[in-house]
Amino acid sequence: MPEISFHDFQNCYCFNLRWVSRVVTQHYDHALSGCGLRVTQLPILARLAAEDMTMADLADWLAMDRTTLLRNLRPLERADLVYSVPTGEGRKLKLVLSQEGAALLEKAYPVWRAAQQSLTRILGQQRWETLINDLAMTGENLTGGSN
Amino acid sequence: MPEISFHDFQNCYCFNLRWVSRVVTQHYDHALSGCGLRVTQLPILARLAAEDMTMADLADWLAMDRTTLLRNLRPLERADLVYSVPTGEGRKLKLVLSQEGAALLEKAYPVWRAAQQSLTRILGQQRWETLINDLAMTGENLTGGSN
DNA sequence: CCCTTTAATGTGCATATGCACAGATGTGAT
DNA sequence: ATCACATCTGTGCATATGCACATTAAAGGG
Repeated sequence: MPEISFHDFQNCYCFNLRWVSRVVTQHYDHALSGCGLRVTQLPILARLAAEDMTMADLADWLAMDRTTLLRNLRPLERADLVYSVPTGEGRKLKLVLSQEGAALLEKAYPVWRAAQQSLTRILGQQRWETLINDLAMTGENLTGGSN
Repeated sequence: MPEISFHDFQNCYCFNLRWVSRVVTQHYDHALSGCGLRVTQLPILARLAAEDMTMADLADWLAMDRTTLLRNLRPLERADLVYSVPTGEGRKLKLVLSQEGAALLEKAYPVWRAAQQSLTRILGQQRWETLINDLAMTGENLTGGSN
């Protein structure tokens, strides 16, 4: 008899991932609060620090809906951390990290690093690497291996 | 020279967790779309199926801000899946799963289980258990071990 | 040259998330 | 009795997330 139990749902991978995401996000956000940045904004700035990208490519890399990224960029544009310029081909825009964005990224780096290290202390480097690897494999499998 | 590199940030535990959370959430949500439920709503219903709870206790269990839970309950109350009753002590309310809520939970169960199993196929039971354990240890450490 | 198609940007709606703060209600000290 | 305090509920604001849909501009076909 497949009696439906609360405990079955408690093993939900998605629930557990979201649960720890909330906790970890707050950990980083509290650390970063002095920088005026959120941990959700860091990967965008950091990725653009490496190279200019179109919104579609950046959204793909983030495994995020294109329209979600569009709105997430608004606070960054308002703060003059990121701006967009036409590429010349079609309506395609290129996202560029501004000087202020690069400066803020540098300022946030040691703060982020401290938050990261306090997590490393909990599980250890090795277990984190395994964990991130397994998560990446799961994500790549679900997105068709395009990431 | 602590040259700040994009690759450093790519190892951010928070980013990786949020990244895979997005992907996995979409996986479950697409599966559940026929039920009119989101995977974020499942743990609330499932927890209330086990016992009536106050909002504060439920928020604590979810490691979620109390006011976030308050708003997340609104769609569930509107759909008559959950209702709240006074407990008699102070203004404290008790959240109760309705008949409809319990029925919907049963309907969602096999769908959820299929989504869960397709993830299990990717990493295997063993690696998922290790992963969830490590995530739980991280979360408990950050929340002061109260969960 | 116009019309369809296609690809890119952008909007409206609904939910998810947390912080600062306001409102209401009981408890306890004096 | 009253006032301070603690506790619980609720609101306002800002960002995060995705779907359905609208808009705009370039490319081709006739």
